[in-house]
Amino acid sequence: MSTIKDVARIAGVSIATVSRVVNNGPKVGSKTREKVSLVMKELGYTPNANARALVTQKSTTIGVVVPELTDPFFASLASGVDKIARVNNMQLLLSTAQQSAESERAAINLLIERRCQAIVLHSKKLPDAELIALCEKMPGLILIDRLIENIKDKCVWLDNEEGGKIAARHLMSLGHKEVACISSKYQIEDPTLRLKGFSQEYRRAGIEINAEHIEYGEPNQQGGEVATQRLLASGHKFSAIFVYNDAMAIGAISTLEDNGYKVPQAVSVIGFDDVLISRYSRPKLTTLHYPVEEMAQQAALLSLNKPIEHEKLNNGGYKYIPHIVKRESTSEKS
Amino acid sequence: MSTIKDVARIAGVSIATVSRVVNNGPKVGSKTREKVSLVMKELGYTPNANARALVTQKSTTIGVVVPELTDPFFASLASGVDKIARVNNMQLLLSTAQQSAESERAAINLLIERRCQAIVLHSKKLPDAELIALCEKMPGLILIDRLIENIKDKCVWLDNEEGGKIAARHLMSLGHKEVACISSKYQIEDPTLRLKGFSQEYRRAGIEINAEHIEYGEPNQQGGEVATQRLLASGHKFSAIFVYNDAMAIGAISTLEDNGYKVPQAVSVIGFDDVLISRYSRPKLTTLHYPVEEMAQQAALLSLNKPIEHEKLNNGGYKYIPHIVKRESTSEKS
DNA sequence: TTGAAAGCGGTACCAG
DNA sequence: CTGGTACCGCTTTCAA
Repeated sequence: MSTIKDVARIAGVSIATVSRVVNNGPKVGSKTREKVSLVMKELGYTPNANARALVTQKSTTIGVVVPELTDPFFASLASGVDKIARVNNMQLLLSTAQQSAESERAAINLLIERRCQAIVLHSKKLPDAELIALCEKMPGLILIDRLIENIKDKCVWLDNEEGGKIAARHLMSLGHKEVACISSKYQIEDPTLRLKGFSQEYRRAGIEINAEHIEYGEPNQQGGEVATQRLLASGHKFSAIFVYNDAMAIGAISTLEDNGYKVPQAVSVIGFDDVLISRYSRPKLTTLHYPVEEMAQQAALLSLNKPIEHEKLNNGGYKYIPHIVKRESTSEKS
Repeated sequence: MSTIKDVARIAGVSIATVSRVVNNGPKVGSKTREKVSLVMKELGYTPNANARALVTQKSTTIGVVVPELTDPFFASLASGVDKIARVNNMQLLLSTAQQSAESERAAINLLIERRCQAIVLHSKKLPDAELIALCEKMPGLILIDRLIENIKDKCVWLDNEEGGKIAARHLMSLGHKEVACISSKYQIEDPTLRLKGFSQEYRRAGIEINAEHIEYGEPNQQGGEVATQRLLASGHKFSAIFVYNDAMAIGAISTLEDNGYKVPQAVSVIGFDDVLISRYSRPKLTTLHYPVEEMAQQAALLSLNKPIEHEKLNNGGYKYIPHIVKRESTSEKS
């Protein structure tokens, strides 16, 4: 791999001049420029980005930490960051973190070693305090999908509680008074908040959602199937189910239909996230759209210190509200 | 961000010593080591990977070029490479390329600038000759999902033709003699080969698949729907459809059922790729499993020059054969 | 318009 | 066991 020196030597100029040509420097004679360009072509010269980063003290990569690429949710997240990266002539440096604090720490560290200025971090395991300290140290660090009050303006997050409320309003508007819920057995923030918003809204209408109306399971299709079986077995009546996420919702539909309950005629089902599969399922899933890609873009922009103008902070943080996508799995209570 | 010099100064040692401590160098006094370690902690020192890469002339990143992260197929591909990267203490540097030769070229170039030794490249647009030249220049470049005879041993690819044959055999074994096909309107290699293998196998059984049995469309769900409508309108009889990919297959099923054809009772449908949605659809899709992630891992290993031992070259290239996943969308002809 | 030279943050060889 | 030092490839003054 030829270096700037090779080019300089062969072109009979100094490396300073070559550097100017490479960077479209201002003062270079047109003849010199041509000669140097020619030599660069002939040698197949490609500037060394590492050396550049070292001397300029700035990296042209933007780092992303996610748990898993195969999960379409995180793929969208990474993709959103990538789009912003491209536009700004940067590249994605990806660090996958297992679901542990230690692993998340390691992933971030790799990014710091590479001197990434901009980092979009999806962390569910690291404690608030550590994240706060990190943000202080790295001004280009942005948290996505998590809200920490002390560093609100570094956070891009979804209002899960409001999502639950929206789901509740939708079902109520369709006349559903007897509802059941399926949630994730992992009591992290998201499922709790979604459920909380949902219950609150029903309570406002005088309908109480008790523990017996809620079943928990693994947050995947199978978990949805199992939870639905238990719901069915419990003997409680319901004409609609609010499900934690789309995968579980699809599992729920599957079990309902296998047991002779038509969706949405007999039971309406509403999911959450609006991942790809919700459009492919039959019936197509009514769900709450989680604008991950948009949020990831905003996060990337923030990390580059170029937030979208019209996306003003509301209340100090970058809050996003899910919107409902009405498809085929919910309908008026018959 | 503190540097090795800061650490050296504060610890009262030379930078050489600090370097040794950082790299667990062999000859360092335990007291010195402790003192240096302490200072590193206090300063929050993180070695600069760019500087390291510069002097050692080796990068700890492995580059990947894919068109799109949101496509689950490419997400799996990237994920496979990532897994190998992790195991080898490396990171993923992602370069997304639009569907054009120019864009692919640019993506590769960014990776070369970063001096990635190992690169896994998914390229459909660059001409063979250019890729061959590139491989010569970069020993760590591996092509995935593409076969070029001259550089067979740099290629990790799927035998699409064989996949078509396997699909044909499956349908024949179920007694389907009147079949239709849905293919991609983009006549790149893959769809052509899949169709070729499929037709060949049927021809061996004395059944000819003519142009009138084939409809083309965009390689997505909607494309599948449209193609199926045309198939239905054409008036040709068929009890099974071989579809280019899963997304189209799901579209096909949707249209079939909307028109009163039960799947698989009235019409069997077989897809290709075995992406996530095929497990979530109803009925669950019978399809050909495309082991992308496994292939990506092999490609990554190859680029690191550590191919899996038992995965010997067969016939000079790393060929993979899809296997059939029998789920619910195909059944015996009634 | 061009060149010389001082680093950027490390590594590794050579002395001591 | 530790320190001095010559680079790695490039950018960026400062002079010429």
